[in-house]
Amino acid sequence: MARFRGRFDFSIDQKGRINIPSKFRKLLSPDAEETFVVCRATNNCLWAYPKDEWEQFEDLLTAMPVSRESDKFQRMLENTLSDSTLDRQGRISLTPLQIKIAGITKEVSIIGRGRYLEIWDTGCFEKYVGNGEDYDETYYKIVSTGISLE
Amino acid sequence: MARFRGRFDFSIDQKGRINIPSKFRKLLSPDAEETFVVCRATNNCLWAYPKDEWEQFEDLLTAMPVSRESDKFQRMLENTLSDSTLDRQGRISLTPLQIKIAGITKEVSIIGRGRYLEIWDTGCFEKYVGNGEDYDETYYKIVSTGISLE
DNA sequence: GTATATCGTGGGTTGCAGTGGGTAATTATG
DNA sequence: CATAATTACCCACTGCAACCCACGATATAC
Repeated sequence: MARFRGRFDFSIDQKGRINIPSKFRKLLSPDAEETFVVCRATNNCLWAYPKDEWEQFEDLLTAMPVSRESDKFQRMLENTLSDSTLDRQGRISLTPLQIKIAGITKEVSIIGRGRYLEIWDTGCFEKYVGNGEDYDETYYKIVSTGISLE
Repeated sequence: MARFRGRFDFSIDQKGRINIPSKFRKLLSPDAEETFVVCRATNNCLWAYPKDEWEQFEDLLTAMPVSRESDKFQRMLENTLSDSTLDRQGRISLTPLQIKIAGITKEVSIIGRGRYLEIWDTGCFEKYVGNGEDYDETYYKIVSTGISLE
C-alpha cells in the first residue's frame, strides 16, 4: 500500500496544473491507473486519492444509511469532485472550483497523509500550522490520548 | 529489533547531508530498506526512525479517531516529515525546514534512543542537558514515579 | 611497525524533475 | 454547420539533486 509522506512545494500554472512529487508518483499502484480523485476536505484544503483507494471509500459512501444529512454531504462532496490522470510530465489539473475553495494563487503545498495527499495553498497551510511554536504542547496533548511515537 | 545506544558527533555539509554512525547502520533490519523517516520532535530536535519502525506508528496514526485536533497534529507532523535513503557513504539528507527547526549550523549530535535516533545541533543539545549538575536530582525525581534502574 | 580495511567528509557530473508553452482534438456556441 | 473556446496531449528548456568517485584520517589486522 502506498505511504505518502512529507511536504513538497510547487507552483500552479495558468492552466490549473500542479505537479505531483515524483516520489509519490512512484508509489502509485498499477490499479490507480495514474489517476487521482480530488475533492474538498476540511479547512479548505483538497484531498487527492489514488483512484483505487478512492473506490474503496466510495463503497463506504454507498453503504451509508440514507438520511437528509448524508444526502446533503454526498452532494456537497460530489460538487467539488473530479478525477484527473497524470499527464506526461506527472501533473494533474484542478478545476476552477477546487482552486477557488483552496484559495490557491501561485504556491501550492502537497502534504502526504499516508494513503492520500492533501493539496494546500502554501500561504494558507503555513497560516494553519503556524510557526510550530506550539508543537510540543500539541504533541503532549496527543500523547495523553494514548498515541505515542516513542 | 534494533537498539540504538550512545552519542555520536558529526558535521553537516553544504548539501544538508549528515552521517549515520556506522554502528547504527549495521543494526538496520532489511525491512528498513536503508531508509530513515525523519520528523520533528519535542525541544526542537529531530527523530529518525528506521522505515519499518515508523510504519508501525503510521498504523497508529491512521487508526486515530478523526477530530479537528488529530488533523492539526498530523498536519504539523507531516509538514516536517521526510524519508531519506542512505547514500553510498551512509548519509541521509535533511530538508531545509528540518535544519531550521533543529537550529543546525555545523556540528550535529546523533543520540541513540533505542528504536529510534535523535538528531540535535550539538550546541543546542549541550545547552539542553547542561553540565549534568542536576543529574542526581533528576534521577531521584524519576525514581519517585516508580521507575528505577537499580 | 607496517599494511589493510573502514569510516567520515567533500566535491563533481549527469540524468531527470519541475516548469512553461505550443499544437491538435474535442466540445461548446450561435 | 461553421466558428470559437476549452481541453488534452506533446515537446523543449533549465536547474538541481541523486549518484558516483576521491581523499585523508582512523582503526584494525597481521
